[in-house]
Amino acid sequence: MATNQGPVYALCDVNSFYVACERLFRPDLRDKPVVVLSNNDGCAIAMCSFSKSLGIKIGTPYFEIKSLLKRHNIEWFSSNYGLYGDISQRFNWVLQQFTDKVSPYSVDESFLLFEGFNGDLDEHCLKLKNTVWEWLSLPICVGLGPTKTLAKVANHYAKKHKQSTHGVVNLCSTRNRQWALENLAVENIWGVGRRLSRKLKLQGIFTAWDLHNCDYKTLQRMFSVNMERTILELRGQPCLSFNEQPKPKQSILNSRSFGTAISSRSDLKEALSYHATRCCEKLRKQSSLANSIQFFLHTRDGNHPQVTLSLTEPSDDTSLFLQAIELGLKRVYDSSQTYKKAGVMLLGLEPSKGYQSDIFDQTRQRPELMESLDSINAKFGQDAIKFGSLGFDKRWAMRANARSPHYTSRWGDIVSVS
DNA sequence: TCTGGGGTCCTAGGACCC
DNA sequence: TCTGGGGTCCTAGGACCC
Repeated sequence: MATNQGPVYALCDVNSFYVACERLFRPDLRDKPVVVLSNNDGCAIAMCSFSKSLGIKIGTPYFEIKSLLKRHNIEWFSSNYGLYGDISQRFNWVLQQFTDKVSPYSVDESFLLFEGFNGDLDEHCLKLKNTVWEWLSLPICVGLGPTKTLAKVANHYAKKHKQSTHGVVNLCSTRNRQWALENLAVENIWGVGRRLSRKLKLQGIFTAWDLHNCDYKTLQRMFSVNMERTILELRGQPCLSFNEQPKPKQSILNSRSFGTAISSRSDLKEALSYHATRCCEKLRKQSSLANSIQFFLHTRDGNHPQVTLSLTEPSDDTSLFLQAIELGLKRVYDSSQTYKKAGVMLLGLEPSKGYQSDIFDQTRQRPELMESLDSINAKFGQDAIKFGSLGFDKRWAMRANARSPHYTSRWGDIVSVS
């Protein structure tokens, strides 16, 4: 039995998370191949191992795999982010039963922190893994290490050798670490993407072990402080902090490609108003105000006109942002263009608590109105009440031809057992 | 013909000031 | 008419992540 010195990070991630979510309420799919498509049913973003073995990768366009899906009788789904978000919360709740230090990193993975853990940590994590399976039917892998980057490396091996490792790999002892790093290509290190790995290879750095042995000061000058941190983390020296409380977002974005390209100004206004409405909801949910709004359009011929407008004072009132859009659209709208995509971003965020508004301008702050709007929509569904500029047509709405039911968030979609 | 969306952080370069 | 350099702030763009 090993007593661990120093803090240990564990990375728990769900294998093919979206596929696992789709299978959750469809036990008949447990052993059937499944693929999940991106927004607009544009490309594959999650797939089971069988589909992977056929050569379907993340980002493969739907039209390229359409016949393959049919031929192999693969079930495919449009993405259902409402469902995935909900299952993600349940996943984190289970993790919290095993340590009080849980830091969600993305929808399908979370870091855990163990400090002064007494006992067999590997055994503890194996139990965690089995519990997530028993309670939620989610298959997960766990990687342990003295830094987040090494926990990521460990997780990589846990996933790669699920059978022999039982899905749990620990790189806390230096014994296995050299082997693990020697056999990990530099592009598979967390924080080293395609561009950086190409540059590193030009320097003769091919594996994680090569990078581990580099002079970090030299690499810091050649690349950036991030590279320096990665090297130190690979050596077991923590540089990345553990954030228990997710920080409020510094910017909020909502954007979509259109299901079909549009060119009318009223359609564009509707789409932008829709995105601004969603942004403002997120803004109020994290109790922030924004002082400016930016929106962008993508035209069919590859231009990206964009406008940024500032408010006279920070606000979370949807109507002010809708007015700004109306104003900005006048500037950039070109009736001869065809548009493929639109998006809205809120910038200059600050906490709404404690904000002192201009005493001469209080008519523009209507928190009660926004609160009522949010609570009515929470009860009766998105856009039960909305501003007129959102319109009714949604000619621009995205494609989602095979979305699964909202099993966990819509009364009408709850599974019934007969 | 048809290829997603939402974030973060870092750096370089320009504007401005003293 | 000639002439310096350092600091700060902002923005755009690049790179990364899932």
